[in-house]
Amino acid sequence: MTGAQGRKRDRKATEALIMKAVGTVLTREGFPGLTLKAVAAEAGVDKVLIYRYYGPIDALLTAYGQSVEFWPTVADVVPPEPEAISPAARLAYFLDRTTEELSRRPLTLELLAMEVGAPNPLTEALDTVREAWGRDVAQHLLGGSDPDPQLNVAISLVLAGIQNLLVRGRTTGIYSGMDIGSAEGWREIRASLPWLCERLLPSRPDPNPSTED
Amino acid sequence: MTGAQGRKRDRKATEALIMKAVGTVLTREGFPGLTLKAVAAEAGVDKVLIYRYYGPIDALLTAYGQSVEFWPTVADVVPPEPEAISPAARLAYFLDRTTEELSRRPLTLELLAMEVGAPNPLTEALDTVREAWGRDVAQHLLGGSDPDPQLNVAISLVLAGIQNLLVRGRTTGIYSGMDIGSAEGWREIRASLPWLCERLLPSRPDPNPSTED
DNA sequence: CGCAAATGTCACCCATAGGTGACATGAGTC
DNA sequence: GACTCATGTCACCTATGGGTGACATTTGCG
Repeated sequence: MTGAQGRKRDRKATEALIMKAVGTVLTREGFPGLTLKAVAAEAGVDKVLIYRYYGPIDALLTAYGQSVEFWPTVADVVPPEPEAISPAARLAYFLDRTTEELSRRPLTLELLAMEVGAPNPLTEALDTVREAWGRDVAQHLLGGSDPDPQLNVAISLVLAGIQNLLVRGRTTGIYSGMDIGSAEGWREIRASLPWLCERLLPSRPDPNPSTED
Repeated sequence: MTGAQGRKRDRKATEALIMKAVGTVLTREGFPGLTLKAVAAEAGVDKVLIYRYYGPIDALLTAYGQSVEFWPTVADVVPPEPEAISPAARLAYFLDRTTEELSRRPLTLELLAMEVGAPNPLTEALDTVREAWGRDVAQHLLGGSDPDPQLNVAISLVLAGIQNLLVRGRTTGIYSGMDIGSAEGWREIRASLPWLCERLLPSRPDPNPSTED
């Protein structure tokens, strides 16, 4: 189980084992359990090698942060043909997809939790990626239209709320009476998104039918 | 600075020092810095006493959790005469007040951060309090009216978003292009709440005036 | 007063975490 | 085949954290 018994001496392969082990340990044990020892054991590698190849543990985290795709891509969460549907539907699609994509990334949720409780090089990487993603998504969603600052705040709050509840859902079952700990509960939450988006971006058919083709 | 030099032997006084020190350390160092040693030093008390009076550190946290008012009261965040204003204004008042009350409680924000990253007896207490508060507030805000589940989800998401951004604001400056790290930024966010609430609870005078009295 | 229990102090133990030096063993090179 | 350097292994160090035993001192009470 331990050591390089079966495999040749191969730094690249060893490094790959280490990177993979970081993710595995992080997912299984959470950040508190992410120790050199645990990573070494998981990778079947001596911890000296980890230190030798990556330096202090912060550097290891940085390296890992650059090696993995934590966050959904813009394409993952933006409707294929944004112009074909109403702004509200666009927004709902985006929120719904983001929710789903994040919920299937336990590692990312762990990172989001660390981000507020114990910032570290890993979470910094995530932070940067998320901000860039946010700007990018806004581009795709709003097109070039003048963004209403109040609307922007509202959307950001909802998005931050979804992330908060996803993160909480890892360890808690209930928030404000909502079931945030089960797939069932999240289906219900997601089902409410279109209603919410319609409120934020009402598609009144009469005054300015610019969004209709 | 250390020891019971100046003061009499008085368990009650010592316990008060310890409790206060927990809060001080937690506020200053965050949860990672909340160690027996740090608390003992801050309180000017030998750590043995802490152990003797409270038992293992988890018990200390539990005791502290029961000794402090983390969360705003319902009266803090509910308008004085709810019936006198529109549902949207009621909701806006609530969100605005909650935001302000939380933002002036660094300790509570620290707890909220720990809640997702490193759950412990302290955060459990907070969790319980918050849930009860949520139910209570809903009572006062909606009166006994039938709660629209979709509206409920929307409000919860916004509330969770506010909490998320407040917590992030401790250590981060920007989220989705919004300034969440300064009082100025939060003023802007709070200024957007009425608009948001009006969208969620439109007070249209014509179609279905069921929410009017 | 004289004594016992409560309170405070000190010195330690054990476990774990990050980090390092020295050594063994393999792989490639001339 | 001998030499060298990278790779892997082991034992160890230091610091810190929670936790404990034994001792000193003070308080309060019969």
